[in-house]
Order: sequence, then structure tokens, then C-alpha cells
Amino acid sequence: MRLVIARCSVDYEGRLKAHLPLATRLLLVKADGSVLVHSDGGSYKPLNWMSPPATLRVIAAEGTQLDEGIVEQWTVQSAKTDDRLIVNIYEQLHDSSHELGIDPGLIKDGVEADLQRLLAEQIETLGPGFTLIRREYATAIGPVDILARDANGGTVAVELKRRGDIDGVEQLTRYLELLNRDPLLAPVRGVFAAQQIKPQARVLATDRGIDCLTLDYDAMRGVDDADSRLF
Amino acid sequence: MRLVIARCSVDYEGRLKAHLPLATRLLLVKADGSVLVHSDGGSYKPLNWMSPPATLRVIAAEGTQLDEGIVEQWTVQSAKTDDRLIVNIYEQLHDSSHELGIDPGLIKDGVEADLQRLLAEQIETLGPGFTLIRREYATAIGPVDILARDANGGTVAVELKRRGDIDGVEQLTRYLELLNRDPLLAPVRGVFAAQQIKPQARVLATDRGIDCLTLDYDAMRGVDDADSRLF
DNA sequence: GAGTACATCTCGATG
DNA sequence: CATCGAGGTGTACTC
Repeated sequence: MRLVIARCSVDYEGRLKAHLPLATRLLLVKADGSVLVHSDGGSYKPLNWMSPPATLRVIAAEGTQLDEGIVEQWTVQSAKTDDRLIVNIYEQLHDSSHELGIDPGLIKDGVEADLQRLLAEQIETLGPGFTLIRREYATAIGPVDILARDANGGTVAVELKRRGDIDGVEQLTRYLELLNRDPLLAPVRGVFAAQQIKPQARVLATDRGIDCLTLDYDAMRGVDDADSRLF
Repeated sequence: MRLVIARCSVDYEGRLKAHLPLATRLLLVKADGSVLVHSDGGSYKPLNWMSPPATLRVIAAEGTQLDEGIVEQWTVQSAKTDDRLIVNIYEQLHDSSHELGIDPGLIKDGVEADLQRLLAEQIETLGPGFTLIRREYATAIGPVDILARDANGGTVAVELKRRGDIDGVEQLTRYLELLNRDPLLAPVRGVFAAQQIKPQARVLATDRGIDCLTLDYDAMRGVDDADSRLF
């Protein structure tokens, strides 16, 4: 990894064009040839970048470039597409390289998959007498998060989200439409379950006869821990 | 901006929990208190991070931490939420600080807005005899990208995407449903226009009587340039 | 490799 | 403030 602080201007050409006027920025060159251009604020997204795999070619400035104050030009070329990032460097204020090695990677807990596992284990959260048919029930248009049976033996399709948005209701609607064509399953009703359900999504779901269920991940994890302690 | 290369482990707790085992990484501390943890590969997304505004508190290790080899612990606390990032530093291999100033920001060209402008100017791309009613036609549930009239005087709603996905078809379907309730406009038919249309999106659109149109941005830009040269 | 859905999505516009 | 839609989305997973 190479870290350069420089006064520079940056141009990107590829899926779109983008230009960064002259200013002082961090240029981060990774081992795979990718380059990130960061300012001293904003979120984790760089101002501009080149995704790996890419190759960095550095050439000394000459002619009119020198007259404009450019000392060096970087061309970062994507190996797979014809995307290009061109960095004109006017002054280098810092330059250091470091060996980092391969990263073991991130371990996550609390994503949708965890929520799904917990809800499947605690299926009666949906209502008394509910039983799990299966998680990730496969259909032609994608997997239904949870398929269950209610106390009356009716089939219930559950769409699970961390944040319940209109998109999720649309997704569940498509699944329900398909599932209800299957005479062995029909009638199938829907439950839209999320940690937080947006008002518009709730209105749309209710309008389509889909039940909404707000989930408390911490409480469900608490039950899970309590269960684990019993065995 | 502060750049630190360190052997460290990182833990995030907030909307979810995430853990990074001990390894050598870049820690980037921005002026607004945000912190990015980068490895020497992958894309522009950090392994872990804290969004601004945030405050960084550094404390020297003590007791059992020292026994484990930790020399310093960073606590990055979000100012707005209770999200926290904890970095245990085992060894600092580099540490430098730099004044960058405020960045003038990015200038873009070629995003959906440009595509929309071009299609509005070249409305006969939709078919001979088409005329533009207006761009960004406002409805209660959001703006329709382009509203046009076909050769027979029928109203046509166009949903425009760079990448045509199922979401876009759903969006257009909602607009069509609403527009067709307006007796002054009905019947309104739909056109789903994108640089690339995914097969499933095409199937769904066709199933709903929505026409699909694949756009060639470069060709349209070429026409635009040619037009410009004429006047 | 293509397609699909999730994301601590981020980011901007808009009401 | 929330909502909605775009993104050079990235990323993981399935087929």
C-alpha cells in the first residue's frame, strides 16, 4: 500500500465522466492496483477511485504540463474495462509505502441472515401455533425468506428485512402471486417482517392484505441466548 | 487527516456487530472525526469504518490489555447515534498527519439526468410521430421520468434507467396505475427504457404490457453532438 | 460468468 | 426531518 498526499487534479472517464479540480488530497494505491482519492471529510466513499484489477502508470510531466505546474501524471487503467483515472500531480507532500499482507476479513453479526435464523427458531413470534415449513423456500423468481404454516394449517410466506421499505412489499407481492398459483400451497398469505417498517410500506402492505410485523432483534437474540443456556 | 499503519483488531457495534481479527491495516482519521479501516485490497469500501460526525478517544493500554500485547485502544464514538468502533492497536508502523483543507468537490457528466435530457431531445427514438409532453412529470407518488404522446395521440409514460432491473418495472407499474386513474390522460401505456435491460425485468414488463427499449447512450450523445454542430 | 438480493449501503434532491 | 431514487454502487451467493 502506497500513501501519497498531493496537490492534484483528477479526471475519470468510463461509465461516466467526472472531474476533480486542483486541491490537496490523499492518493491511496493498493496492492491490486486500485486507487482511492480521499478528501479530509465525507464518508467512506472516495471522491474518485479505480476499482481493481487495475494498473498504475506514472510518467514525468513535460512540455505544456510543466508550464501548468504539473510534475507527474498518473494513469490508472482498469484491467477489465476501458475505465481510466488520470491524476495530475502538482506537488507531492508525502509519499510512503507499506507491506500489509492479506486481511483475514470481516466477521458480521446481525445481518438479515441472522434475523432470519432467529425468526425461524422463534417461529411463534408470528403467532401461536405457527410451524416452520422451511427457510429460503425456492421459487422460480427467487427464494422466499420463510415459509410457515399457521394454526389453521394455512400457508404463510414471510419476507424479512432489516428496514421495511416499499421494495420489500413488492418483492413479497411477487412471491405471493406465484405461490398462489400452486394448488398445493394456495391460499398463501403474506407477512412482512422487519426491525423497522416505513409508513408507506405499511400502507401498501395493508392495502394488499399483507400483515406487518415489527421485530425486536435484541429481544430475539436474548431469547436465543436464554435457550442456549438451557442446553 | 491522520494516517496510521498498525497491527490491530477492530470491533464495531451499532446497527450490527462486526469484528476484524488482528492484522496489519491502514487507519485513516479524517478531520470530521470519521475513521476508515482499509486493507491492501478490495474495492473502495473500507473493511470497517465510522461515519462523521464522530470523536476519537485514544487511551493507553493497561492491565490485561498489555499482557495481550495491546499498546493503545481507540474508541470512535458517533456523535449522532450510539454506534461505536473500537480499535485495539498492537503495534504502530507508521503515523503521519496532514493538512488538506476543504475539497472543491466532484463534477459529473453522463448520469441518468443526461440520458433523460438526450431522450427528451430525441423523443422519436421511442417511435415515429412521438412528441414530448414533459420531463419529470409530477405525480403524488413521485415524478414520471418522461411523459410523451404517440403518433395516435395516446399518452406514454417512460421510465428511464441506466440499468433496467425489476425495481424499475415495479416503479413504472405504480406510475401507470396512478396515471390511468386520471380520465384526462387514460389510457396511458408504459415504456421501460434503459441502456441494459435484465431478462427478468423484460419478462415482467412484457407480462404487464409494458414495452422495452434499449438505449445506446454513445449513439444518442453522437446525435446530440451532430445536432450541436448544425447550429 | 450472469443474475439476484443485501448493505452499518452512501449520496443527493425534494417536500 | 423523512422519503425516494440513483449509484462508476460493492459484495456475497446461487445457478
